[in-house]
Amino acid sequence: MATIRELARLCGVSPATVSRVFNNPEVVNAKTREQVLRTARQIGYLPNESARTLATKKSFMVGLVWDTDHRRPGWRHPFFQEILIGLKTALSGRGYHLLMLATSGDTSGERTEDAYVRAVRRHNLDGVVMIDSGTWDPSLRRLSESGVPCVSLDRPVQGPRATYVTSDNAGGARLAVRHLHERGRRAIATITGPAHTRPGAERLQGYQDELSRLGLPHRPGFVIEGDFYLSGGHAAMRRLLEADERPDAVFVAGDEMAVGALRAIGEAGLKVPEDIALVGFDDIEVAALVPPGLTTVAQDKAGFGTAAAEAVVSMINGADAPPPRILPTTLVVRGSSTPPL
Amino acid sequence: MATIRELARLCGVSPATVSRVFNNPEVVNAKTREQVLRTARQIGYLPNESARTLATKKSFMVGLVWDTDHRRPGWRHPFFQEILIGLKTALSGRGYHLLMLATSGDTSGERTEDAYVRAVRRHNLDGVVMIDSGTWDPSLRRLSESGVPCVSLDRPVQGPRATYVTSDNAGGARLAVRHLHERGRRAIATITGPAHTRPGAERLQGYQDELSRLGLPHRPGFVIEGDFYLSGGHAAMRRLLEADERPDAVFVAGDEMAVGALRAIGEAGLKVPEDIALVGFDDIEVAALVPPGLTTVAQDKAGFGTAAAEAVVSMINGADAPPPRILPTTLVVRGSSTPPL
DNA sequence: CGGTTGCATGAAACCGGTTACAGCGAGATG
DNA sequence: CATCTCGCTGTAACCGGTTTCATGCAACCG
Repeated sequence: MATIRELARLCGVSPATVSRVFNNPEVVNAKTREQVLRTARQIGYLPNESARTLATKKSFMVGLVWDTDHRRPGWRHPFFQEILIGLKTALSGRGYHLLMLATSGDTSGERTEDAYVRAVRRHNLDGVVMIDSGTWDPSLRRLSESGVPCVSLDRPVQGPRATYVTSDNAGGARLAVRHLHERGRRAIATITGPAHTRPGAERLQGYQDELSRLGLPHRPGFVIEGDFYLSGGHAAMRRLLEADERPDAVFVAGDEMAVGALRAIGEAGLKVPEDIALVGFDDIEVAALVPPGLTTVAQDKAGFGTAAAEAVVSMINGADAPPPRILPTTLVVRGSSTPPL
Repeated sequence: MATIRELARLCGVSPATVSRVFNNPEVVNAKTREQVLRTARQIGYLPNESARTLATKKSFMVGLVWDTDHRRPGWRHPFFQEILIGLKTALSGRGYHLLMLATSGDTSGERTEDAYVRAVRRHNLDGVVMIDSGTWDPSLRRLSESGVPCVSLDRPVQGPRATYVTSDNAGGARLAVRHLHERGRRAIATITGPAHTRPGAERLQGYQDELSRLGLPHRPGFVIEGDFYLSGGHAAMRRLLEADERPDAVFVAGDEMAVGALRAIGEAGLKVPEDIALVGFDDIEVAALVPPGLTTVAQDKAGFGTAAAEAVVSMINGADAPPPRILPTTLVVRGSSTPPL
């Protein structure tokens, strides 16, 4: 395996010069530079990143914190794949690699508490991106407060060099309610996400705001808390159907719950959209596939990854933590909310 | 940032001894060992992995080769998320991290050919796992032949330390056909994957084998090649429906195609399973969600990740390349194949 | 009691880069 | 002509670990 000294010897120059050819090409004489590059290609020289990291304390690696513990709810984040692709593409375009960090559950023995912080320090990671796992253990807080550039998805973070990326949840919810109103619906209920989650709370807020703006009444029985999962949506819908007053439309704060709701409506012998119109949130793959097609508020999944990459790289380059990035949401109209009525 | 020399000084021992405490605890005197460990905890000493990698040439990192180039079809492998979770969990349980490698498309300039091989050498990666991207460019071949432990998913590889993991595609296809036969179907067609892909070819083979075993006729018009995607399944199903002889059951070699087929059947005014029974392959999330529920041959997605991790780690530890691992498939019966008939 | 054995440790080289600093020759300047 | 400047390059220390080899020391043995 060719080393820098070997290459230097072959070219009759010092290792320092070779190093400069790769890191500071402009300071070295054009002729020597060309010769070094040519010889490097010939002998297949590749700089050793470990040595480079050791010397510079820059690893050009960003850690991904993503809790895949099966006992916790977060591991199957619905967009994970798309976010990941966006993230990886944007990062590698900027010269950074993505290292998937072991989760707290994995490290055996001793206090697993600061597993992330330790991984970051051990590997000289330049920054960290964390995907909201639904649970927010203290070690994540310590991570964001430890000073490494840190971007969180869907969850506000504090820390000297920390920021977050999220969707315009409230705005999306307002879009959904307005759309249902335009379609002639007036008794609009909602199935929310868990109140303690940020997206859950914000989407509920947007729903309520838009109801007020439209002059529609707020009925307490029309707000049911779900859990973002299929079964929760199913159960919540059943509760809505059992109540005295039946809504003619429901804004469901997550597509997976919406599919559950769809099923509950079918089981009750009712039809979508004739009896009840439905609008979901997220635009996961299934939304387009399940009959009659789920109208939904789409999140910009690839945008999450890109925005996170941008933010973390800018902080790595010394910039201050940028303000939180709120990605716009868009309404995708499908069968579950189309006329009649 | 505490270094090994600092810790050594504090304990009144040499750096060598400290190093031994962490790597070879048994050779060092119990009393000094305890003292070193205690002091290490106090000052928060963490060994620097870059330095360690530089010295030992072991990085405890495994590269993941996964082409996310959007111009290529492979980037949205349906199980990616589940495979990844299995892989990451199994790897970190064995002390390895997972590094997502930049794809050929990302590296700018010069010959991007050997981007992977170079990344492996630069970062001293101990091994590599590659997810079949549908395209098999020569650089992957060079990678597997370069001698690093290498595990491929769904695609046979050659190389001194290379092996692969795949599902029992033929067996799964036989299960599907047998099931349809048991349900009373006799005119069983198939929509295949692309013939040049391994799973595509194997599933077709299984279909044909089982047809023969059951004494059912092979009708050429009953075999339509699809592309593993929704639109391909839709188009293929339409061709089947337009033909003179209509099948009463179809084995569709991929769930996504099956959903497309389902839709085509609906558009033709026919019903599943009354007019045509359907069995898919994969068991993706949608299969359970789309009415009437898609009977399908399930692959062991988490098993892929675990098996890949096991194989790559065993080779890293010096073992010979293990034989290819064929994961069993199981039939999941849902509405699309239930009686009547 | 001299010699062997074995355990625990230290000294120093090494892994493969980066970089502060110094030096050198050529051309410009007073 | 002496001096200054500037562009280019080399020397050597350093990053933070690991590992070979040598050694001090105590116990053990004949």
